[in-house]
Amino acid sequence: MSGRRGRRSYHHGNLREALIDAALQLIAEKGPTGLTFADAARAAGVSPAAPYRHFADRDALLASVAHQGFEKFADALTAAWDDGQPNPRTAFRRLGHAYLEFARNETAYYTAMFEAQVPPDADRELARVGDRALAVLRQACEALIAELPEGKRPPALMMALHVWSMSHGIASLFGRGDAARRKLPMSPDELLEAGMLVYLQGLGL
Amino acid sequence: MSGRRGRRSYHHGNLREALIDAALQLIAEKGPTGLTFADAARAAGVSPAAPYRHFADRDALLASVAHQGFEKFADALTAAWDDGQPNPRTAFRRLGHAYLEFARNETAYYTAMFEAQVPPDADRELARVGDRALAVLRQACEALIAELPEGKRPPALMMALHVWSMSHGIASLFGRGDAARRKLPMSPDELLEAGMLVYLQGLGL
DNA sequence: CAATGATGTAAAAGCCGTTCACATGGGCTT
DNA sequence: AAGCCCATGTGAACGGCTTTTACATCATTG
Repeated sequence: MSGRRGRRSYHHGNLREALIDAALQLIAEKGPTGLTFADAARAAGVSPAAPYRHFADRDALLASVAHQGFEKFADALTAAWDDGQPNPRTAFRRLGHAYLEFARNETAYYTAMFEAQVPPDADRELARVGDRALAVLRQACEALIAELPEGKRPPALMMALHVWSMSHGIASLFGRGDAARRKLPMSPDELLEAGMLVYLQGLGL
Repeated sequence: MSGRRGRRSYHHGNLREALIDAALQLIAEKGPTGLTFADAARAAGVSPAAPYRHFADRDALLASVAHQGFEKFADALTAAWDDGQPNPRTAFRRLGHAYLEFARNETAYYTAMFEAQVPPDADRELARVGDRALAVLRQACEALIAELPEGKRPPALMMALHVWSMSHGIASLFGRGDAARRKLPMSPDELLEAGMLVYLQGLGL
């Protein structure tokens, strides 16, 4: 079990990814604070100094996890939106569920992305890949806004930020996989759906 | 400078509070992860082992900070709501601003409360004092709901959770004091106010 | 005034992050 | 095919942090 495939050689061959995987595992088990550079190295079967050949320091590893998380997140949202098929309303609802599902099932990624206080400049591409996720939300909002009469259209970015904020708020406060922070009379999914319904109603949709 | 008032005696006299204050300072400076038991002890002018007379471990200190934060938070929200004076709408808007203001100005408390992943059972009163804050939101929602015709009244708890989620989402994503995570075309306050306006509109208010 | 329990100290063990000099060997040049 | 070079991994070491344990100090109280 220690070192898959027996690590036949002095060089690992794929240490960078192995460390990120190990980090994910450890974050899932013990939270982002519990993530230890030494632990990750151990899980990958290398010495404690080896990770420094791939990451400047512990925070850089966390930033890489966050980076990868944002990519998967953007992919998941893009797939859920599916260009607004078969119609924007249905696709929008799918999008909301996908958001919470990601937060629930990919807790390690999600916490690395939003709650491990990774400085956005830790990875110089972090902000960009983060924007990709926001762009999906924004695109969805634009499609919905298009259904409104011209005089009553809100700014798409603002609407996207509202959607994101409520989604993140719910995910962050109630939507965690295992350690639910608070008992609720409804599921996070239901809460978000109801909230979005009211919000869209308020826009006139 | 080291040890205010010269620490005239072997015993500190007020170490517990001094440690919490030091923790706040350190969290504000270096984030909840940067908070170190040893640092807090140093700031209070005592040995690294002294804190253990007052807190089971480092996490217990963090939990106490969170606890105190929830109390101040609930107080701030209660004051802002001011029993709905002069009218629920005005008071509700004040409430929103107070929420973001707390997140902005009391960043150390806020992060300890919501982003330091303190397990809710770390302090056995934590959940209760957290509920006190929610209760204020709920009360405000009830006052607003009362303005609606009987057939169109949503559950107050659900509405409170929506309000909380959007507020927390905005505070968490954009509303930090110094290290703003993302550039916005509008202030967090404006974003929340606009979001709440749309939401209330959706409810029929 | 002396005992006692609460509070603080000193020292030590163990872990972690990080650095540095050194080892290894995969891949490119010739 | 031989040999060199550099990316990658190792081992040892330093300092800092957490936590425990035995001991020191002192405020209270009977």
